[in-house]
Amino acid sequence: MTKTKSSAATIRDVARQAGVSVATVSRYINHNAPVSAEVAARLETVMVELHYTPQANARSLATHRTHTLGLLMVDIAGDFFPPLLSGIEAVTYENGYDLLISSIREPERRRTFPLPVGPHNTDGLLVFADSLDAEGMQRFAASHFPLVLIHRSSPEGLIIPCVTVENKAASCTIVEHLIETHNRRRILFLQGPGEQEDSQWRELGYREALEKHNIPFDPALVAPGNFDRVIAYHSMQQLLARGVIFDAVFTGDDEAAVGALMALNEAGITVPDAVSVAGFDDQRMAPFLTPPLTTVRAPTEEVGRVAAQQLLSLIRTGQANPLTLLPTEIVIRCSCGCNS
Amino acid sequence: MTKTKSSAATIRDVARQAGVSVATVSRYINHNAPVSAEVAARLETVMVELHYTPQANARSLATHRTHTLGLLMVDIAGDFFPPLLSGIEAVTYENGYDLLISSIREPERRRTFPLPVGPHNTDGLLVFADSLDAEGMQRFAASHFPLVLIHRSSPEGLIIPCVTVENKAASCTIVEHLIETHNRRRILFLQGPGEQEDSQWRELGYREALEKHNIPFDPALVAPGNFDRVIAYHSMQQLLARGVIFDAVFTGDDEAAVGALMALNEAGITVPDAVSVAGFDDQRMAPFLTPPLTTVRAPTEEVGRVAAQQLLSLIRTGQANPLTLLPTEIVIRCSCGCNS
DNA sequence: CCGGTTACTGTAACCGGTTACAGTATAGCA
DNA sequence: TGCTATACTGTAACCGGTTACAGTAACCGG
Repeated sequence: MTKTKSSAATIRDVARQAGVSVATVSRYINHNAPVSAEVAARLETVMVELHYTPQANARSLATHRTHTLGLLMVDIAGDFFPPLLSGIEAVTYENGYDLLISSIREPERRRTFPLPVGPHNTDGLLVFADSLDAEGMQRFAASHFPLVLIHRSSPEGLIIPCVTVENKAASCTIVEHLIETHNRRRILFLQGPGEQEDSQWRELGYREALEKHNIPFDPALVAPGNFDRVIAYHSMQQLLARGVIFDAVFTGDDEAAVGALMALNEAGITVPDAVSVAGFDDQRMAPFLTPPLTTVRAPTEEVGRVAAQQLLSLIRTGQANPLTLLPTEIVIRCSCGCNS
Repeated sequence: MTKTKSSAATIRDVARQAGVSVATVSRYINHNAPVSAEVAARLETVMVELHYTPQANARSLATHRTHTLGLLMVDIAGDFFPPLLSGIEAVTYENGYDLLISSIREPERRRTFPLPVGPHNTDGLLVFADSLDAEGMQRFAASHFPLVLIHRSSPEGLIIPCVTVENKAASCTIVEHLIETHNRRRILFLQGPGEQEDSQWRELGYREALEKHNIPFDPALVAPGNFDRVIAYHSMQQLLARGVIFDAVFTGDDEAAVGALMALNEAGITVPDAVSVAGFDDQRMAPFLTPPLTTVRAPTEEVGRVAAQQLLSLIRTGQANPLTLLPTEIVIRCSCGCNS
């Protein structure tokens, strides 16, 4: 311990202490050139003694790589993100990268560049849903900055790798379940936010199921759910007040299902006897609702893992799959009328 | 657009294009020295034209500040983290900092330094619960690296600012509620992980409530819950199989409450008629359990906000409150016997 | 009119790593 | 023996910012 300065040891301190040049130290650290066994041993000792850790900034500056992935999201809270984040984080660290997260929460989504996360501090970006507009993507794409989109597709004219889940087929299947198994014909749809792609695909699945069974699409049976508990609740109340007749509800997501169940319950309408209910996402609360919710399970953690892997591949090789569509499965509980 | 090189513009490009020196550009960017109005205008134009963004690494290297906060956690998944993370992230960005997150998930918690996050890439660290052992903290503290602990207290001999919630008083209050309002006397306690401080405080609160009402503490009424659904479920099954008599259950957290409710339900024991149940945390699913769970609400997002604020204060001024204890409140639903 | 302050600007060193290039020593081979 | 390939090491330039220091011009008070 010859060092008493309060600041941390640098590579030059290590070099001096071990009696070698900084180049040798660097080579030993990065294992990119042979270093004699005795020098290696000496360096190892000195490094632990000095608690030496290479400074990330200096390294990035020299190599032009930050070894950091960025994640751009809309809102961290909510049931949806933990598994997504967990998957992303896992892959990120398995590959020795850091993860910088940033959420866009301003009311009017600011696109004021520079974003908190970008080429200036990361090697690539994971972009969730509509946390970045087409112009922003265009801008990144123009400078060939690696981008992978999660739960959305490339904007017009750009080819950016996307990772998402199969929304339409699963929606169709679950609605068909309501029709075929439970004989429902007037099925409400509480749609998600209009700009959300998941939402759009789920509506298409809903329509396809109706079509397959020759049930005419009735606009009166569609109302806003917005992936939001209270909005769905109010939509439901209004529909009931207007006396709209229906025998089932398919909600854009589980949050909306919660709101729908509350409204139905308050109105004294029994689920699933009078009305079947089905959601989408299989959030953690789904099995605990009354009745337990029939819904669609999406492999969200896997989406995170795959997205991070694709981004790393894009960074390292310049190659990534244009589209990864992960399978979903419907989980039948009681709210549709089964198991009761 | 004179620039055609694919790499991003540097400060020298901006300087050349605007006909000034790099020092002037830097000063304009950082507003730390006067720059003439006309030069300022010219720089503004050039900067947007070149899409110039100062590179974070180079800046950090020169200033010795990363403008990045690190977060060390145990496990990202679970209901608990989203609000915590949300609070941390909000404050971090309000202050122009970046957030680097890292979770320690290895079976045997590796303490192999360097951690993925530390002085080499951040200005300070938020440490959640036991994601870092005493030795690790000692090490950071020795080099005066800013640290703020979340949901745990300083290890012996160190003074590190802590932010957590009032566990004991709330536990005592909710157990007293079971005793006073619902006349319960044989109250099970499903304890959390032994090393978790929250868990320990909650047990102390439980014991204090018993003591206040002259109910002797009975070790037979304590079983492992581990903040885990299935462990609590099995503990409960065993207690029932052994024929232990009880009229209420206080679980270390809501996860354990879910397991307890499942076991009770399967055994045909009605809640809250035969047995009252109370949890802790007020997780998102709590109101949807059957019956809706009486529990304690902790201001988790606020914990995140305050912790980040304290860390920033520590970084900027060297000062922070040794201990911030945020208030909790009990939320009475039905599982205790109220509102039914 | 002069000395001193203020407003603004430029030059160049520096932060802590990486790496191109140059060099030495030894081994292998004819 | 000489010649080349290989193993290992060092010097110094470079990455893209910041900032100490120096310098010029305008302004201000007496």
